[in-house]
Amino acid sequence: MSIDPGDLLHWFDSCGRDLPWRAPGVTPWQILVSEFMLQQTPVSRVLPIWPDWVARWPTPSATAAATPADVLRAWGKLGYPRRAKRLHECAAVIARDFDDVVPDDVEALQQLPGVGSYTARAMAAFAYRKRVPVVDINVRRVVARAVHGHAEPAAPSTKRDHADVDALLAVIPKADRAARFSAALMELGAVVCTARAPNCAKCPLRSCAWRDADYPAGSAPKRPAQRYAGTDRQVRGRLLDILRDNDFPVTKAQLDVAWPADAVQRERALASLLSDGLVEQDAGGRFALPGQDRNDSTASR
DNA sequence: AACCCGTGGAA
DNA sequence: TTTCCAAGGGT
Repeated sequence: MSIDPGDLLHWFDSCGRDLPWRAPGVTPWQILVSEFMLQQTPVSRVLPIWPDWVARWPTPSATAAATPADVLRAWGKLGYPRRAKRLHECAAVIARDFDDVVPDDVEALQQLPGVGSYTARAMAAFAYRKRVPVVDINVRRVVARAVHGHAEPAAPSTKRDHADVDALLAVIPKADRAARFSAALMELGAVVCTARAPNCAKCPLRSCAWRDADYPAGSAPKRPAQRYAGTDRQVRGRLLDILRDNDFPVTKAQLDVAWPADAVQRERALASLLSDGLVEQDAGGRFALPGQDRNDSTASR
């Protein structure tokens, strides 16, 4: 079972979302910023942040010139602040080693901080119109259903996943059209062939192995979902909340109120933030986001 | 391979 | 209320 490129591309032309990072004139760097923000994060939460971000820091060198503190504050509560740190590091590498131009080669892209297999391929396809498989959870789900007839994707296998999508791209004559097909495949998984309640009535595909098999349910006994409440991740979030809100270094006591009940966990979370380079400690023992001003002229001495 | 890393909306 | 899920990456 395969997917007719015409079915999908026609649908994408008429029904694809007008996301701002898809607009004409958006640079590869600005697209890369969107890809960092979209890692494990819904489009709806990136939409309010991305335009301001790329207006403020339109190039890798402009981004690299900012402090980590500035970047972490602009990132706000987008989640996984390590992504913001890596985006900043990525900007510095591109400015220093690539003449301020995002590379167009998958291998080079994947060497960049915070850029893995998905993001490297997304850049090659979406920014540089290359014929490369772009495999995210949406693509894996659409392929699992339309091609293999399964409700849910099997465990990720880079080799097999890429081979599946390569087969779909191979029948498309032009590379730039194949790249657009890659975007359309993701879009279908994001808005029609969704995880929870797929809207098959709106599906543009005329062939679907899952439909032909009468929509068999997934048989996947998943492991229990990761909790959030009470985890180190929540504690880290609380600590960073305080640091983002303070323009000058704070005392240990000011941080302690973030998680008063469990000092051991609190110390562990703070140590991990320091280790990740998301927090730094000055000579006086106070804590701050990295690179921010240390002198508070309003402080008593 | 399995686990860690944020956050918030929807069911 | 709890659970699931969202354009992943690093170790």
